[in-house]
Amino acid sequence: MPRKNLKSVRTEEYSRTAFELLCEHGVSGTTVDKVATVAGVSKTNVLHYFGNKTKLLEMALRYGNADLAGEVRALLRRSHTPWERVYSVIFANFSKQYFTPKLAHAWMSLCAEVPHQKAYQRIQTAIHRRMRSNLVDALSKITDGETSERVALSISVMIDGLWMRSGLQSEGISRETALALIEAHLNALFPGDKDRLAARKRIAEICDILHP
Amino acid sequence: MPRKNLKSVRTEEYSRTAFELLCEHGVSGTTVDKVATVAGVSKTNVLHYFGNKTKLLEMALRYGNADLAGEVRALLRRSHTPWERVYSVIFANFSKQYFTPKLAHAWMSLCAEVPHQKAYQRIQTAIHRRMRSNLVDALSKITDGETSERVALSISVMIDGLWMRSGLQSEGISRETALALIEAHLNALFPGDKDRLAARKRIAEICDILHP
DNA sequence: GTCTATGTTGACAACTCAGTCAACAAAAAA
DNA sequence: TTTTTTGTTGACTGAGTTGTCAACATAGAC
Repeated sequence: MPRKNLKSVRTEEYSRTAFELLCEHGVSGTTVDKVATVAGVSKTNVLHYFGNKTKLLEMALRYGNADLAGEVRALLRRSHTPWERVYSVIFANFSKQYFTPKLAHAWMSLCAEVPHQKAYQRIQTAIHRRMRSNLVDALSKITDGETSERVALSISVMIDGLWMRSGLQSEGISRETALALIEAHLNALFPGDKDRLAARKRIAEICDILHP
Repeated sequence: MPRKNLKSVRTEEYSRTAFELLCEHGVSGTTVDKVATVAGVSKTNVLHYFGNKTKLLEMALRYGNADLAGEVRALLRRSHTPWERVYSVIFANFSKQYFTPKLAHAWMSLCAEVPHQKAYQRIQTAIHRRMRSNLVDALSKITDGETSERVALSISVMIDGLWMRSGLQSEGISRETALALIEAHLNALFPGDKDRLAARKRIAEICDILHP
C-alpha cells in the first residue's frame, strides 16, 4: 500500500491548526509560532513546509473553505430540480456545522485583508464566483437571464450580510432567522411557487438527515 | 471670541489623519508612528492626546462615522413621509461621497477587530442600532410591527452585504447597482406602492441637489 | 557498519511597534 | 524678570514576530 506522503500529511495538519487559530484570534492574532506550538512542533518546521506566513494562512483558508464547498456539493448531488439546487446553496451556507460565529470571524478577518493581499483576494473571488455560478445556473432554468443574475446577486449579498452579522453580534443572527430572511426575500420575488416550496422542504429534510 | 481649545483641535486633526490611513492600510497597517509622521508631529505627541492606539483608532472611526451620520440626518431633516425616511437611510448609505471602496475597507477592518476589541464593538453596535431604529420607526407607520422589524433587518443586512462587496472587489458594486438591488427587494415586498415610488423619486432628487 | 535522504530544531538576526520618561521650549501668569 | 502651565519631543525599553542557518536525528539503502 502506498504510504501517504509525509509532506502532504504535515501540510494538512498545520493548515487545520492554523485555521482553528484563525477562527479564534483573527489574522493578526495568529502567529506562526502559535500554530507551531499548538501543533506541537517547532516554528521552523512549520515555516519549512509553507515558506512564509502568508502561504500558511492561505492554505488554512483553503482548508476551511473546502468544508463549506463539500457541504454545497453534498446537497447539490442530491438535488434534482433547479429550485433544489438554489436551496442547496442557501442551506449549505447556513448549515448547522458551518454557520457559526467563529467561522464568521475567520471569514471577516480574511475579507479585511483582501484589499492588501492578492493571495487572499484570489480565495475570496473564487468563493464568490462559485456561489454565483451555482445560483445562476439553477435560476436560469427558472427565469430569464437578466433576472437570474439579479436574483443570484441579491441572494449572495444577503448571505454575505447575514454572515457578517453573525460574526459581529455576540448573540448574532440564528440559523433560523437567517433562513427566514432569505425565504421572505424569495417569497416576495416568487410568491406561491409550488416547485420552490416543495424544493425548500426537500432540501431542509436532507439537511436534517445529514446533520441530526 | 473664545479661542478653540488646542486639545480638541489636535484630537480632531489626528483622528482625521488616522482615519485616512485606516482607509488606505487597514487596522494592522495603521501605526501610531505613521499617523504622527503624516500629521507632521512626533509619535509621543499623538500618544499624549489619546493614551494608546486603541483610543486613537476608536476616535478615528467615530470621526469617519460622523460623516455618514450627518448624511442620514441631512436627508431625514427634509423627509416628510415614512417612506421618505426609509429612503433617506438607504440613499445616505449609498451616497456618492461615502459609498467608496476606501471607506468600505476601513469599515471591514473595523468589523474584523470587533470580536476582539470591546471599544470597536460599541461603535459597530451603535451604527447598527441607529440604522435599525431609523428604519423601524419609519416602517412601523406603514405596516405592522413584526413586518417592520423583518423588513428593517433585511434592508440593513443587504446594505451590509453591498458595502462588503464594494470593499472586496476592486471593480466593486456601483452605487447604481446597489440601489437597484435594494429597490428590487422593496418592489417585491411592496409592489406598485405609489407613496413609496413618489418618496423614492423625491429623496433621489434631494440627493442629486446635495451632491451635484 | 556506513552513507544518504528526509525531517526536525535551537539559536539567532533583523525588524516593527506600543508605550514610558525625563527633559526641552515657549507662552502665560505672577 | 521669574515662575508656572502647557505643549512637545528624542531616546529608550521591552515585547513580539518573521524568517534564516547550520547542525542534529533517524530511518532506510548500500
